[in-house]
Amino acid sequence: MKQSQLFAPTLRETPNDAEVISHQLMLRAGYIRQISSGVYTYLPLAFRVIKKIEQIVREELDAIGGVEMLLPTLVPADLWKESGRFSTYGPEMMKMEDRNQRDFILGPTHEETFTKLIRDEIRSYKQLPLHLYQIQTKYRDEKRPRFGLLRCREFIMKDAYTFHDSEESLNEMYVQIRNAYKNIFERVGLNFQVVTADAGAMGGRESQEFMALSSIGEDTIVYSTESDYVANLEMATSKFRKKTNTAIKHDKELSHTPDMKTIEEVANYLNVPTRQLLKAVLFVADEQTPVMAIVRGDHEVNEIKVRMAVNAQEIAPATDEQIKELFDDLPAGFVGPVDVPEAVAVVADLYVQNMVDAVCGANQKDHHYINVNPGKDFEPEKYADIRMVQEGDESPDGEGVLKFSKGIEVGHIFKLGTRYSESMNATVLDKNGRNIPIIMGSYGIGISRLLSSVVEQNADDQGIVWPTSIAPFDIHIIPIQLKNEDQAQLASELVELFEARGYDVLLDDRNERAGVKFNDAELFGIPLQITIGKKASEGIVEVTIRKTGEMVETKKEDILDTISILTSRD
RNA sequence: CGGGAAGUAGCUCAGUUUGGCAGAGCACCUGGUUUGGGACCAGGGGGUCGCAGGUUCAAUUCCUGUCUUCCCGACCA
Repeated sequence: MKQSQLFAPTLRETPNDAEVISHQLMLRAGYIRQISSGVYTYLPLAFRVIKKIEQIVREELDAIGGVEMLLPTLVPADLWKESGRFSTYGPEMMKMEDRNQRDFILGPTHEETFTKLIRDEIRSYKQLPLHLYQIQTKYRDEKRPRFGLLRCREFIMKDAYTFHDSEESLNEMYVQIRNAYKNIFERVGLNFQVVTADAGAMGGRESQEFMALSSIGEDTIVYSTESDYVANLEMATSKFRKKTNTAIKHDKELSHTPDMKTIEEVANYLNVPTRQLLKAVLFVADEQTPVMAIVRGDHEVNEIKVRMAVNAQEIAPATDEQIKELFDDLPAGFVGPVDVPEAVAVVADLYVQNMVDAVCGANQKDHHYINVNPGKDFEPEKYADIRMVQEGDESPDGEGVLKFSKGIEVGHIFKLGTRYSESMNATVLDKNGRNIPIIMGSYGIGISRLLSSVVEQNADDQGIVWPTSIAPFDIHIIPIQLKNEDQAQLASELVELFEARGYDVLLDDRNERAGVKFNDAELFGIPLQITIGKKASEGIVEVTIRKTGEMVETKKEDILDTISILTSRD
């Protein structure tokens, strides 16, 4: 392809709207342009990379029996009302009306649409299992789009759905897909981790996320220094060691703590460490049951774990009004587990068991209790792991300690179970002729997010540095002086030679100065540059490796060998 | 949704304090000279100063409202 025909407007300066490297470079190198907040045009270079990523995805999924198809982006809202997600998914949905005032949404994901299709078309367990996937533009009206392609309102996603008549079948497929995902992310050259994740939000059971390691990631990955334990922060646990408390427990006393609402204020006022306090946080589970979560003062409550501990579908922090209602106008800050109202379920973290003579809110304005002891002064309905792990905690397998790093979620796989098939009545007849709900899985890869994650991990001061597997072109041919006949001749010879061998070749046929061409080439990030200069008359060119900057001179007769040696080394 | 910042040429940004002809560099067009790391000379084109209203003889500049974009947080996955 001739560069004069490629639409790749490069920018000398960094546009002021771009903060992170991948965003800056994709703008500067002429890969993308913004059209609105969180909405981008993919220019030819980006589109070529996307097609290469998609090709890898297709190869890996087809290899395990996945079948590609395409669903509409436009989805009638009624389907989402059936599953119940129309109300729970909330303002993230792009909503619209047609001319007859019928409600539609632009699909943020397609569990409903697939479930309806399968419900209507599949009758017998004999037609299962099925693994269907699509690569499609999705819409989520993010509150805050950010970081270029990393968090967009319109983005490209590969979503797959599987349908089964048994858990075994689902489990088998889940493992196959997980392996396919690993292959995909390895092939595109991503540095990633597979972590245990929360499946609850999608209404399922087991779930794992594929995280691109990156300092700009919005998710926290927890890993062990010694073992291979890795988890999403939401799901991470640590080793809890219960102490046998021999310390003398004192009787609880009421203490006056005027206006002391926060953990720090109370700890300072009473001159005790924060770890001596009981932190009480109120939630409402499934919009009805109040839940008091108790953790040690220096710990944080993990909302997801609370939700799992009380077996709720969803959970939300209690509002100030709800707290006042339950606790008789008590200002937040003085609630505690002693003598809680009947309606409130109390769940305490495991570490609370180890506490002696703790301090907690007295459920009276301006008062805390001191010398409170679990088991003596209060008894939670349940002890469970409901706290956020902290760096330095012992790994749950007892090997090493936990550390944190940041990651970008580029893939997510869920065992959905019957969450959608039950609410939408998708059943098949089993061997005994009885209706059973179809068991489902769903699996996603953020294609456009993957593109920017790879750039985030593969760039230097000069520009992008593509892994060879998804580079927009394999070889960038740069004649310094196209007017020079030797150079022009040699350039077109090489283009033909490489294209005949199946390489994607970009020829910089522009009448630009060498510096401009080199700078653009470095921005583009094509793995190999072939510079044709003065020695063209002798049939000698330079091959430069974008990644290392290494340059070798080679005769045109040897160029194929040189290139295959250089590429195989990668 | 809370906090912060910014909207002036395609891009980066001055000018606004103290109201008085709309600016620079890069980019673009024409001609010429150049040609191995973002050339040079000469000439030229390009603006609803985000939008609306107000104050004023006069508003890019002051006031009010509003829209958009970015950042931090919350939220979401």
